[in-house]
Amino acid sequence: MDYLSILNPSQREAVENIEGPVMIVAGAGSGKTRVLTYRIAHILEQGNDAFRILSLTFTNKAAREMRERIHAVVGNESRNLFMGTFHSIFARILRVEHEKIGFPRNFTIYDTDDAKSLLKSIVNEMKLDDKLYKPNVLLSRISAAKNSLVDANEYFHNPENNEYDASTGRPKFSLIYKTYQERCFRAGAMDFDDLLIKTFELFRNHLDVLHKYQHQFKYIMVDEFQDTNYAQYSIIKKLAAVHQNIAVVGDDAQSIYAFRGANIKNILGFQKDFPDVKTYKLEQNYRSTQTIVKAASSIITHNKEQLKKEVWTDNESGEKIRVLRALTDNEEGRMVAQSIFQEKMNSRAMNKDFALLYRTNAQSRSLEEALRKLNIPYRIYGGMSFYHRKEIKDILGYFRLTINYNDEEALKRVINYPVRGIGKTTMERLAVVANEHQKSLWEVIENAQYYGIKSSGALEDFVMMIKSFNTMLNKPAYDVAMHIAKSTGILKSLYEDKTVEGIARYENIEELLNGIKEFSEDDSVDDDGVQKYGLLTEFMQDIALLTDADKNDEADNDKVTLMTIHASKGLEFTYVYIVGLEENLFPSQLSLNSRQDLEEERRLFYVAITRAMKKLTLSFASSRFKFGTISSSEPSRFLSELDPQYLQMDSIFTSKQATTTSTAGVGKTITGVRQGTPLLVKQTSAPASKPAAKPIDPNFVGDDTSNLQAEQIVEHQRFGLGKVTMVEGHGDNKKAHIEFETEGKKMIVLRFAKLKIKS
DNA sequence: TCGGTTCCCCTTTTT
DNA sequence: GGGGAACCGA
Repeated sequence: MDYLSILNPSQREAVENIEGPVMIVAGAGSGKTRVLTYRIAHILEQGNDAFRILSLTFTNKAAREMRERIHAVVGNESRNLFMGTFHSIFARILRVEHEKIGFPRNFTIYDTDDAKSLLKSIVNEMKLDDKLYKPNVLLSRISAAKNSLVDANEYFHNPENNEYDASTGRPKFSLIYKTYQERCFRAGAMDFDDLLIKTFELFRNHLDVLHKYQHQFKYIMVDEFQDTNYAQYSIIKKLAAVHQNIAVVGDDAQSIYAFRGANIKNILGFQKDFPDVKTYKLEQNYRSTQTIVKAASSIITHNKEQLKKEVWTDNESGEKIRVLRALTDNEEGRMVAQSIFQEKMNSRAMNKDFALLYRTNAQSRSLEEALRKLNIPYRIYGGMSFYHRKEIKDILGYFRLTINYNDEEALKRVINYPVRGIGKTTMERLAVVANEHQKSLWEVIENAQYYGIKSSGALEDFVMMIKSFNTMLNKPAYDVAMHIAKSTGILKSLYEDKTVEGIARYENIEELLNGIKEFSEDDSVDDDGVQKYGLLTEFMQDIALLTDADKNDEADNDKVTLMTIHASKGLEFTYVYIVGLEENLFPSQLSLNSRQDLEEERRLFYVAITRAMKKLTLSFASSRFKFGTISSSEPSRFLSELDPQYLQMDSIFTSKQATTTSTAGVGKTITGVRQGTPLLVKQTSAPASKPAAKPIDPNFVGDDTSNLQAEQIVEHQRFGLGKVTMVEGHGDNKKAHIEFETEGKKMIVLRFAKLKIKS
């Protein structure tokens, strides 16, 4: 097959050597995904079945992308691959083998909020000081223990751990850890880390199960190996022990998850555990200009801990890296937005060629505002995830409880929402009884009389209601979801809330229900290759491990990307802006205490730089809003660590000068864009000096939309002007697909939406 | 028990 | 500048 001919010699070797342990050290932009793709294709080519290949990635996005690329090469056989994130693949195995570990098949996956809320309950019930025992602190220590495969019992009986906790003023920590695990077990729930540690225990304690998977997975591949933690590594080591056909791909220079337990030592460990490992280095960068590649190298040499590697490129030298200086974060946003606008004019670039990368999610606000003012469409990844919004979590809480009665966090969330007179005191009483008898809250409520709780009609009604939902679970997901949304009164109460937030919440619920509808109707095969029947149970399992970044993309994808640098790993963009290059922000204040942490920040900067293909722009502001007040900031040390020969400093101009400079061969540079830039500013947008109040008109009246047709122009009070692309459905279910100028494509249910017809 | 108000803490980064 | 918890009055 001719794919071998398009690979360079080291890529080709990495693809062809499929037997035995292999380590591929892949520099940024060196064609790593391509190698993995063709390697899998090559294994299939040799007559191996797809279901014997296990390929692990870190994000769902990476898994999906890889599956698509393999599909393009080998066709439908790609569906049978075991390909997904560590968490999703292990969750799947745990559901299959649930009996072995005593969990229900439909166990709940607790997200971080659930875990913290549970910890909070435990601290309260133990009457401990919640200033000392903060959920965040507790959870990260539990997580650290789990990622090192130290379970609650082992932790509890280890005097060193207890001594340490006593010395930090938290002598009860090990008891909390133990209680937390017991409560999760009673609730039939696992947190993210449990998915790893339980899988490890499953394999350790049930050799028959281990053997089954060891033999099934003849070939194993691990992407982003530098980000694996000890638990993950230990599991794949077990799985690979029989066939030894394991290939790990990674780049120590891009290790940015040490805070989550990732350990560069795994790379060294791998060489020790698999002594006859063959190592291949991919050092030629195909992505970026020479300037970008060399600038990135100049940064990473400031790190002491690194493996030897020489990344180089044949590409053109390209433009210098531009550095923008702004007075405030808002001005930084304006400069960046203006620069994108300019670049689009000059280079005929598309919106989707641009990415704005930042250290923390909180930085997106000023950028968003600036982009909106220039009518540049954008898409934010991460941040406040759709599935973390209150109204969504509320209704998902009902779904969860319906599927798993013992899901304590779900129960606590919904038992008094909407209000049904089951208040705090009742719940506290129930919790005491539940703890006394080691039962879940649900079991206590269900058998209230037995536990000597004077029966209250409200509790009985609640139990009856949830049970009735449960009997529906074999019906299509959408039917169940809609029934729950209606009969709990959630839909109605949100519908009646006509505040701006209320409308938004209602629309979010609508969006969720639409998503479920799509899911119900699509009974095909899922991302990780599982046959689906469109049940609510399956839907919930699907979304438990999803993040905002994985949400279905709208049809219109020509948008500027805004995301954290962490989220950008593995991606590439023609034009990249790295904003907020200030001390205490990037590098983060919390990283300044140790060299290890600082080096991780530097690798993060390295990752950010190497996302850029053609042109890189850096920016910083001298003052920035933090916690609601202005604080001043210094330029990041990372700026001075870059070799200056690759930089073009526009920063000598202060914003007041509002100057346009032009250097030979370099596109126009705009600094100090003044507010109210006339270009394409919509008349509806507020003047820059005023905080952008949401332009909602309480007197907004909708027109009769019963005859709405495609191609008509309409106005929505929140989304603004848009063009109808399609109308579907009948009566109450009639929906319009509308392409909004600023908000992109939306599906609007006409019964609810107020639309003015403009043409 | 509930709804409204004040007050406090917050910020890394993700599955 | 915002979300969530604690507090308070009905």
